[in-house]
Amino acid sequence: MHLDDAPIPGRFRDLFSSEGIVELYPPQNLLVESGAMEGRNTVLSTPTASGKTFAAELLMAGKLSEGKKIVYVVPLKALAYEKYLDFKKYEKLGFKVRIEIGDLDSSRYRNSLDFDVLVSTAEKCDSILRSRPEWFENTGMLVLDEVHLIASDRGPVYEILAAKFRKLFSEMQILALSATIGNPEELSGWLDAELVSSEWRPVELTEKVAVGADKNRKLVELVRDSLVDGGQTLVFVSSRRSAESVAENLGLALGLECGVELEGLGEEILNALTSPTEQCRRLSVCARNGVVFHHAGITGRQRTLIEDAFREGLLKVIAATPTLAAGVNLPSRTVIVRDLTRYGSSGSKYIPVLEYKQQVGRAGRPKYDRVGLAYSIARNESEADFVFEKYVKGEIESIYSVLGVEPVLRCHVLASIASSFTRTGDSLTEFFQSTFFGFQYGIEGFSSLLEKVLDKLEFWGFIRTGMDGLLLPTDLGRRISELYIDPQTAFNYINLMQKAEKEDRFPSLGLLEMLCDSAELPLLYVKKGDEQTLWEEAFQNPGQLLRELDGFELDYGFLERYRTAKLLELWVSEASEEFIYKRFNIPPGMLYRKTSVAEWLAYSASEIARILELKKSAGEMSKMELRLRNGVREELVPLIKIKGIGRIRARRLYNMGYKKPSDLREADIKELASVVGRETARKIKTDA
DNA sequence: TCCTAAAAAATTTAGACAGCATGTC
DNA sequence: CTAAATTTTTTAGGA
Repeated sequence: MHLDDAPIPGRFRDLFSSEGIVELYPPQNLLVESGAMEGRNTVLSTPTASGKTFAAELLMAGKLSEGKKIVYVVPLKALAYEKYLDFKKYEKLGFKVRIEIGDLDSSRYRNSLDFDVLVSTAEKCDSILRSRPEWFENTGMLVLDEVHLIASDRGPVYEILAAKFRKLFSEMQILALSATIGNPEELSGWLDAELVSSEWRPVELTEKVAVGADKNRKLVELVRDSLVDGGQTLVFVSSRRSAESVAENLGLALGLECGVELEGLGEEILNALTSPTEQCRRLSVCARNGVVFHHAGITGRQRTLIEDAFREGLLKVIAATPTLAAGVNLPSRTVIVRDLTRYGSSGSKYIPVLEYKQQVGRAGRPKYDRVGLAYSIARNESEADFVFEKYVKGEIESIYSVLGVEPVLRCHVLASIASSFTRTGDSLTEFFQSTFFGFQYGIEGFSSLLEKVLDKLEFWGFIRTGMDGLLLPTDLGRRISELYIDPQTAFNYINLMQKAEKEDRFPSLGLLEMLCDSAELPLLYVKKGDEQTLWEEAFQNPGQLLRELDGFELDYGFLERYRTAKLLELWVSEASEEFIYKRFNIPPGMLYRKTSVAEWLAYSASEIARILELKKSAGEMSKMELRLRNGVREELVPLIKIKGIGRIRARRLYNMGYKKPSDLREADIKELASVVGRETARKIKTDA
């Protein structure tokens, strides 16, 4: 169908056509001709990069012109940002486009959220729904992007979101966008939706299985061939270490020319941190060779630099972990999937076909390539046959809900009661019946788990049973739900903070170890040889911890928490990224992730303490929050609060004798300027 | 006794959401 | 169908 014939309002047609769109893709045609246009719920199931977003936009146009709002939910912050920038074009037509994600929000007015199009992560959207459901009034359509993720650990929130929206706003149309999956009709059955599916791709894809006894030698061969005529290649591997070694080996083997631009890129990558780590140096060397690695351990800045340089054609090859397959849009003429297995909870296993298809789906750049090439590598002919059968011809997995387990349930049960969404056991049951889990499994055998969760929440003092048997939240329970932390985590924190308050002891390491006692913060691995040393260390310094080391505390979990706490302590003792990388083998990107989770948990702990009137704990935890955010010792906390002063400047000023804001106020501006520059010195003086 | 090579044991293993209030070097 | 890849430590055996 030509854009001019699309059943959408003219001004949208003009907008789309100004973006260069002429003809609709087949899946978009199918959607436009389906019941979706009449407002039916719809599941659109098509391969990666087949124009799902624009398909959604064709529906969004209709809703927007009726004066209805759109909520567009995505699984990743990076994706939210990508869509947000894309949707900004609607501002030309006078619509308000907003983004709501955890660490950035465009709606500074907390008493309202004024939008026509809202892009949000699922968790943030759920969070808003918990506290301010009325902000979603007059929403005409909910778009759930990448809905196949319902089968992942992040999946339950998607189900909950869909179920809540349907219950609260029955007139809201749901459009679920999914990759190709085995059981799309189950998804559409759950949502009372029409199913629109297509196998069409904008660029033809050729999938091959290469055979080579030595996988890495074969890889070099394949990559070398793939680069002729300005080709670019993505190589997917299963571990960060592999990504790094593949990038380094390919860099040497290919011997690409290093021009001025690559020099510059290498320089920028090297200087992404105040002082570079070993990893930064290696990545920088790789960049000069035109072949880099990409995984969660590199910094956000380095990630952006790499992605942009690849888009510009500057970098020829990226060796990446699955980050890149699920993340931002970064197509390449060739994709090589080197590893089809990955370590999981039960050893190394074959990755799902769904995941392989996502990686391979990155092959072929629309407008540039006539055909995308994808290779996987097998060691011998028989393995090649197997790989071809399983992955290339492969039947894609069906997806199943993972909502029905206690840790997931207790969070959502509390949320449901805390926001007065359900007030009785029956309505709670009814609600969970309406989730994808309820659709797939029914709720027999589920009610006993629900009972158990309710008992626990009541025992912990987060909910209570009122007159008439109504389920009511306590103030504490309501706040825990708003903070978006696991009730179990809150309970753990409460116990230890009460103990700390009673003993009037708040050692830093103990506070950090407490923060680690949560499912939210992934713990470090403790190697066998270190167990003994760690135990002894912990026992010899009982005063550094809040918890007693006796009885049931003697578990493996403690050592993991202890080691993770020590990592965090190093950070809040102003250790450099390089030092931490060497000592713990934690790269900067991972360190940042851990400290920001810890920061959020510290804030949550301080809020909980405040409600329970554990005044000192509240103060200590909020001090810890600041220290975690900035990576500073306690003595720098007063300075760090001042605008324009970070980790480095605070330390410098402190060492010069400026220990509190008043010192700065009285300071000689010339002397300040020698540390932080003239302009900043002036600002600091006024703000202090 | 020392050195080297082979064998055994140990180590490691993807990713990334949530609060709040404003600004890093 | 499925724990693999790599590094570190220990041991055996020869010089």
